[in-house]
Amino acid sequence: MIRVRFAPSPTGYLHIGSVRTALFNYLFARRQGGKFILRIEDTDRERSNEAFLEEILENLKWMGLEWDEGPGAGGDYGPYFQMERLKIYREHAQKLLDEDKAYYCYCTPEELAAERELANLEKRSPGYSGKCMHITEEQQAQYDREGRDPSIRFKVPASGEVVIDDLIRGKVSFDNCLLEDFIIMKSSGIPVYNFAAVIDDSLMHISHVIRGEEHLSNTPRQLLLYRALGYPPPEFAHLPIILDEQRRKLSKRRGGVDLRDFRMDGYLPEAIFNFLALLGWSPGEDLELMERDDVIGRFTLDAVSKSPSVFDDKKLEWMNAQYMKKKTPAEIADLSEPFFMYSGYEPERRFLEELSELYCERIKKLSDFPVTAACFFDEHIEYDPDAAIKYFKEPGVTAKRLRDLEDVIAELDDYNKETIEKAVRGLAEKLGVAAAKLIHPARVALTGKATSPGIFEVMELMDKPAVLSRLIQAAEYLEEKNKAKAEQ
RNA sequence: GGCCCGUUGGUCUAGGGGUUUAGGACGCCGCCCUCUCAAGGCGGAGAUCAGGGGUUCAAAUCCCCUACGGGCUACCA
Repeated sequence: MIRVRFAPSPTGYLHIGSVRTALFNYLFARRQGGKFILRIEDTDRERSNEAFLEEILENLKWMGLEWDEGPGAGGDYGPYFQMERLKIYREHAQKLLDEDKAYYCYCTPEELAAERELANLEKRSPGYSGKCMHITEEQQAQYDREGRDPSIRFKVPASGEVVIDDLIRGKVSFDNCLLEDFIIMKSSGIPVYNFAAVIDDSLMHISHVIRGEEHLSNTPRQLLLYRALGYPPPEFAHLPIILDEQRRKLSKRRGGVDLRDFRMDGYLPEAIFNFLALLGWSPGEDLELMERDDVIGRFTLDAVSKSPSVFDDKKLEWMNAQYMKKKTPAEIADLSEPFFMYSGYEPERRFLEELSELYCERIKKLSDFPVTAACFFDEHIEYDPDAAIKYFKEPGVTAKRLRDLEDVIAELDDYNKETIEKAVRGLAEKLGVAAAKLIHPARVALTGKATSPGIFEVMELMDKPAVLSRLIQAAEYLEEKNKAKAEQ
């Protein structure tokens, strides 16, 4: 039975790199007909908190990465919160202590830090000296009397090596002598990551540990622990990490790095799903746009690349636009409503749907929508400087044309895009100018911008009174400008 | 510092000894469409396959070295 897990710690928002790790675990489980397990590693008491937990669960669901076992899903191998498993870790630690595979360490963090610093200064490697390994009983009693809580360290075998046969990277070996006796239980009685993960993965019968490459160097420690505990180790697969455009580990870019940032930016989960699947994995057939089931059907670990990949926002945007185009106006309306609300607009449902129809092909992400369609909501139109330079450059003539346009439109009884177009083109002919001479200034007058959806559709949806008032507004603005120009 | 991992156009990648004048996608540029923009269609520029040594009749593909990038080296995960 294939069993994989995603094990986030609730110490922050769900990072996009974590989402990719979760995704690959999910894809592998679904492809292999296995189980996808969610385990919460909440042993960092200082940084963990409930709000982050909720946020992580909610975001995983939003991505459609439903877990088969874990918080809210039950399962036979719980509890799925590490803080509820302390007894288990303590028993395992005791076992190692009894078998002389671990020992108490009474060094304080301060002492250890000082030692490390000294080692650094003397350019020695900063490993633990092992001085508590042979502590005398009376010394121990003394420390106990002082009320010093010991941590527990694992006794790393002095010689030998650990070989990992990574599913993505192949054989990787580490020499034991490079490893220090690392702590497995903190003095607080809470296990450290390497220890807890090994025990949980064993007890939860995890068959494949698929995680970020940053854990590769931790794996020898864990393998030693499996050995000491007598548990068979799982298979390992270390995923390449995701870099930002500076080729650094994805960190505080301007758009953010947490899933919530992308979500608030208006990216669709299916686009992120597709994009992330292609980050470090390839179906091998020049396929780009892939439905969820298609990705699942083709996913294999050996097609995962070894080299880190740079997160390309532009490609994500493009992919998002592709998925947006597949949506119906009704769907876009549903999805974009919160974004309008956030911008302070309260469009009526019907109207929003019509607006979606007009804009769905030209917005890349939902947060663009209220911004580009602002002219439908704001009474006062701000003219984009570039647009004004381009189409308002002859204020006198342009004002006149807009007045003419206003007249023609005001006379329209049957008001729809066909009649509007006919009227506008008719006026152009009458004036002996290209229709564009009316259309462009009108666009700036109505939207404030040099670009918009088809102008006749815009006019139709904006409705007659608003169109007229905007034409007047622009005409007045231009007349004012013309006067100022004449006075110069 | 030590130990690990990686290196194909700006980016994601295909390709795993001869089929490659290195394929696709994003981005970029141009043309078409057109009331603008986007979308769409068509076309183009862009890679001495990190560098250097080998192995081989033949290397992007196998081996070694170097450089560069990244990760780990916590009583974080």
